[in-house]
Amino acid sequence: MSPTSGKAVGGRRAQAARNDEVILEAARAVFLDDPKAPIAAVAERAGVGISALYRRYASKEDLLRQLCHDGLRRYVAEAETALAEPDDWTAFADFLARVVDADVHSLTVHLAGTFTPTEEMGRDAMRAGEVASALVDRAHASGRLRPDAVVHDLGLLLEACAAVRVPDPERTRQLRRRQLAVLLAGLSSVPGADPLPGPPPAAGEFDWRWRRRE
Amino acid sequence: MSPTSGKAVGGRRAQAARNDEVILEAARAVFLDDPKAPIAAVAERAGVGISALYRRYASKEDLLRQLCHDGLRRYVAEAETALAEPDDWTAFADFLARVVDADVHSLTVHLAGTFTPTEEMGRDAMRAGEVASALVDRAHASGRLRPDAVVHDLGLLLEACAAVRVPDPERTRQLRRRQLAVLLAGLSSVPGADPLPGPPPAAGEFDWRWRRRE
DNA sequence: AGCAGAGCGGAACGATCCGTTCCACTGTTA
DNA sequence: TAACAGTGGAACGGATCGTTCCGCTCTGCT
Repeated sequence: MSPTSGKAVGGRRAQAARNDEVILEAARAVFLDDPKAPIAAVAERAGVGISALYRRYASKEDLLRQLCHDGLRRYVAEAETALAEPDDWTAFADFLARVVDADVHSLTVHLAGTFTPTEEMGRDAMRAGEVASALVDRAHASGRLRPDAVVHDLGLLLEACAAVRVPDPERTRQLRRRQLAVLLAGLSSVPGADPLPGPPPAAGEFDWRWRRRE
Repeated sequence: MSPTSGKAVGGRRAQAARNDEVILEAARAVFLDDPKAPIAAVAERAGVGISALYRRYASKEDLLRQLCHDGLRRYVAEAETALAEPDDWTAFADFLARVVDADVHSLTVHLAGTFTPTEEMGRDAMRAGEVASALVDRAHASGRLRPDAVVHDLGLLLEACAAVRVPDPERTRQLRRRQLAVLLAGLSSVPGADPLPGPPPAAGEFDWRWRRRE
C-alpha cells in the first residue's frame, strides 16, 4: 500500500505499469464510442505514442480481442453476482441495469467480426448463455416475467439499450436507464395482455456478427 | 396505361426512366444496410454502371440527401395517415408499426451528418415533430399511454427498433415487431406502476447527429 | 439511310485513411 | 557509465472510395 513499496513511483517500470491501465481504459472509451476507430485515436486519448500500444499488443486485432473478452467476462461476473441476490425479479432487473450501465453489449457484440475469437472466448460465451438462462428461469419462477418472454429476448433488450447514445456519457446512462425501465415494464406480467408477436428470437440468430467475413 | 403509349417501351428513354426507380431502390437497400457503403455498391446492386448514378446525382452527398428527405416525407405522410384513424391509441400504435416496418429511422437519423441539410428538410423536420406531438397527445387523451411518457420517448423507441437487425430482412421485420410490442406494453398505463426514471428526453437531445462535423 | 448525341459501363486517378514498422532518443538500472 | 527497456512519432505501403473520363451503343430525328 505504501507509495514507496517496490521500485520508485516515478520510475520507468512504474510508468510502464501505469500505462497498461491507461491504454486499456483509453481503448475501451474509444472503441465504445466508435468500434472502427483508428488505433492512433487510442494512443492520442491515452496520451501516449503508438509504440506504447504495439509494445503491449501485437496488433489491433489483439487489442480488440482482449477488450471483447474482458467485456464477456464482465457479463458473466455480473450474472453470477446477480444469482446471489435472493429476490428473483430483483436479481434479473439489477443484472440488466448493471450490464447496461457498463455498456458491455457495445464491448462484445459491436466488436464482433473484427477479430477471430479464441476457444476460451467460445467457452465463456457458452457460460454467459447458461447464467443468463438461469436468471431468466428465476424471473419466470417469480411470476413477474411475462410467460412468453424467452432468454434471447435479452439480446433484443440489450441491443435496444446500447443503441441509445448521446455525446454526454452520463446523460447516455440516464436515458438508457429510462429505456430499460420501459422495456422491463413491457416484459412484466400483465393479466390478459396480448401475447408477443412472431416467432421468438432463437439461439443462433444473433451469432451472425461473429461469423467470419468472406 | 397502354404499353405503347408515348415512345417505345424498350427505348432508351424508357430504360432510363426505369433506371431512375431501380437506382433509388438499390440505394435505399444498400444504405439501409450500411450507411457508409461505397457508391459502387449501389451501382452493383442496381445492376448499372457508376455513370448511370452520376448522371442523376451530382455527388454521393446529393443522393444521400435525397434518400433522407424521402424518409422524412414518408414519416410525415404516415403520421398524417394515422391522424385520420378514429381510435387514438390505434392511431398511435399503427403509426409506429408502419414507421418501424419502413425503417424510416435508418433512412433519416442514421444518414445524418453525411450531408448538409437543406432548408426544406428543416421545415419538414419541424412538421414531423408537430404531427408526432399530435399523435402522442391523442394517445395521452385515450388514457392508454402512461402519463410520464413524452414525445421524445418516441426517439428512444424508434432507435431501439432500428437497432434490431439480422441478415434476413423479413426476419428483421418480425423481430422489430416483437420489440415494438414490448415497448408499447411498457408505455401502456398500468395503475400503480413505478414512474419512469431520470429527466425525460428533451427537444434538442437527438439533434447532435445533424450538427456539422468540425 | 445516316448522323448527332443521350445514356451508359467501367477503368483509371487522386485523395485519404490506417495499420504497422522503424529509428532516434531518454531515463533507469545494474 | 554502459546497456537497454520503453517510448514518441515520422514514414511506408496497402486499401478504399468518390469522381472523372473515354469509348461504345443504340435511339430518335432528319
